[in-house]
Amino acid sequence: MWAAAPPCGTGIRLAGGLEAVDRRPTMADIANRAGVSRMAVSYALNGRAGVSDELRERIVRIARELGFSASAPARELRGAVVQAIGLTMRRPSSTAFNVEVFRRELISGIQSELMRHRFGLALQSVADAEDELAVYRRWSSERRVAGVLVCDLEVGDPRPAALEELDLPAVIIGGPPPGTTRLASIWSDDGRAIAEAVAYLAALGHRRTVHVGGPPQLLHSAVRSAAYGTACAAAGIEPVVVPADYTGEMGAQVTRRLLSAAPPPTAVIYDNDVMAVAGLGVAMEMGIRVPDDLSIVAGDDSALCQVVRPPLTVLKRDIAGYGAHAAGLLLDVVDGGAPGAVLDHAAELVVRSSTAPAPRH
Amino acid sequence: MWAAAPPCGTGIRLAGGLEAVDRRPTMADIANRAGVSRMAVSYALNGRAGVSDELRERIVRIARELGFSASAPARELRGAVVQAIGLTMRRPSSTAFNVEVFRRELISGIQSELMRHRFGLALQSVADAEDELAVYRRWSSERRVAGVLVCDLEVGDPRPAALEELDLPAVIIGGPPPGTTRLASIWSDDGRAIAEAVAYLAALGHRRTVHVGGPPQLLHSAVRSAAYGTACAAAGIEPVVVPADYTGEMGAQVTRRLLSAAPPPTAVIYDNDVMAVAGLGVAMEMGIRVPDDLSIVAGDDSALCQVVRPPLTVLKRDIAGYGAHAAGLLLDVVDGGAPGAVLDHAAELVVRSSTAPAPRH
DNA sequence: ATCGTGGACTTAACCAGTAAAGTCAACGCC
DNA sequence: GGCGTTGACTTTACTGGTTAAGTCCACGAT
Repeated sequence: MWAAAPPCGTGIRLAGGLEAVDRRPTMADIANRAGVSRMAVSYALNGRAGVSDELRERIVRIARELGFSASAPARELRGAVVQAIGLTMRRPSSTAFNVEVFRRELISGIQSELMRHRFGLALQSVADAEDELAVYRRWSSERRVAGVLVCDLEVGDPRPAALEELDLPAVIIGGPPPGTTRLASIWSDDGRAIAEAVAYLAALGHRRTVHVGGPPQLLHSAVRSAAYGTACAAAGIEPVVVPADYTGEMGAQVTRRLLSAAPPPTAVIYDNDVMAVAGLGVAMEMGIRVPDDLSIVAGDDSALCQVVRPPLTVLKRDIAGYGAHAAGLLLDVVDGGAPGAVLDHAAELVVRSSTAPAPRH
Repeated sequence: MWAAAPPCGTGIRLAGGLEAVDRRPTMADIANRAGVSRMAVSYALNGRAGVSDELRERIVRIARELGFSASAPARELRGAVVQAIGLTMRRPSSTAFNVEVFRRELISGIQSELMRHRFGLALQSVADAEDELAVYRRWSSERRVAGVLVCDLEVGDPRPAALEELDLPAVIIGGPPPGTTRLASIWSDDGRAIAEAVAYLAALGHRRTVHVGGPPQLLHSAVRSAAYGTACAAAGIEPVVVPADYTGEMGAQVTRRLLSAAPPPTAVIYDNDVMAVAGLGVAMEMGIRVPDDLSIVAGDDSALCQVVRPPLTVLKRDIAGYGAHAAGLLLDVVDGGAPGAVLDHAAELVVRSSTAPAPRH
């Protein structure tokens, strides 16, 4: 019946005890060895009914001996969900969005959640929105990922609509877009954190504050700038918002301009860490003491903020946790859930040494 | 002959003109529409002989209309190389290796090269070496990636041998391991860059220099520390090597200790940017002027080094280019090439404002 | 004694491609 | 007029795993 079927792994046996086979072992190889059909192997390895305990045990043993694990392409071809999710990254060259710390932390958190579910992460860098949509289309039609995470939504962003049309599971990181969408999303109440920072500065006596934001077309940046305005109104102080682009160069340039004004601000809230550190450098260069003459708050925490002198007061949040939460949500969506818009923890103010009472002149 | 075969895409037509189909279009769908066999479609779309120009054109048009692209799982099942390569990342928690800038830049470069070849990048975070080997084994037996890039080789690293045994194409970033290996690798002559820095400091009159390195078990770190020793010998000055771990905390701690010694060093070469910035912070905190009392050289360049005051003198290299080069090499290996050990550009000294002639006492 | 019934398997079919071999007409050639 | 040779396709078979539909035997109940 199993006439002279050559067993898999006639290759050389290596010192390690593993086999160097010409091709990776398949279920058919295991079936040959065990003298049963391929289906018996499938049932046995997937823990399903239809094989005796004795046979199951034997098959599992052989599979282990052969170092077998099922071919992902074969499984996926048969319709199983691809055990990977996708994430695109805009090229840092264009507008160097939050890549510095936020993205890296986020990816780290995403990874940790995916690892728990044995999912992989497919990263793809893209040049622009059009390119990104093309990647989503390709991922969808080639069945390369089970779903995608989307970051840095902009005003009028075409991505949510495109993803709905592609019927590709997705989670939008940073909250639902203003229009109607069925896509799941996750967001944190950045407004509350900003309000906390403004209230703290106001309590320290600061009346001339500035918010150095990100590109205004970025939704999350716009939300924070707006929250800054609201918080200032509540504190009875005049809001000043200066858009920037999250780079150190622009952070330095903007700060130089601000500190040359008469009167200069007594406190600046930067929307990320890199701009804040650059701003600190400019203040030192201009002989302006931090925190005596100028208070600085950074919108993200990182090693960077603790390493500079003085260490920066920051709006800290668990970015990795945020990423893990987002990835978990996407896995729910892939499994057929429809979680809607989920709120993650808000950032909180961590006071270090770059903030102090406003100077008295 | 094609009796009443229902054409694919009987679904709803959306406004955009794209079709919302219950399942993604396949070659069989195209074949049905064109009234030909599946193979004719395969030949036509792959640009192979066996179909008339007229039919080919028609098939290509239908494929475009349907938004077809070939299923990756099916292609891969048939033996095509998986259009993705793998890269593992050790968890930042353990020993926070070069993750800060180096890794991010490297990934960016890898991406740009992969994008050109329509390859994806599978990222997987791992806890330790054992975990990492398990991931390689899984990637190999499940056929998830065509090859892998390996970073941060350590003394006695088990990875090269394991990868050879798995017969998984790989490129080792950071040079060939000391033992014999057939694996391809890429490296840059870090020794020359370090020598340049030491020669420069010696020319400025520094006699008491220190090299704050990475963990000594890391091969690339050990290579640079050794090169520092050699260069000092050549310049006739005493080498002092202090191992650290690339984190800001340790950079600060080590620097505090060094600057408290009598006599303190007049120049410190840090093996990465984060430690250098931390060291600068400590110097300021201790009232030691940079560069007047202390010269600082950072072993990597980043926005960070230009943003602090004074901007740091660095050993700059094109990390993204290095990553792109490595990825290109891996694609060669996947295609059957055997490139051996390839040398990339060496780093070069970029002098900014953190280095000056040694103080005269 | 016969009819379920369920356990332990096997066989056939399928997913979406591709390699290889087969078919069939038109054409050129001696 | 038969024969080899293309060109343009079609058929068949195969990749590796899974679903669905048998097959066969033993055991229990009617």
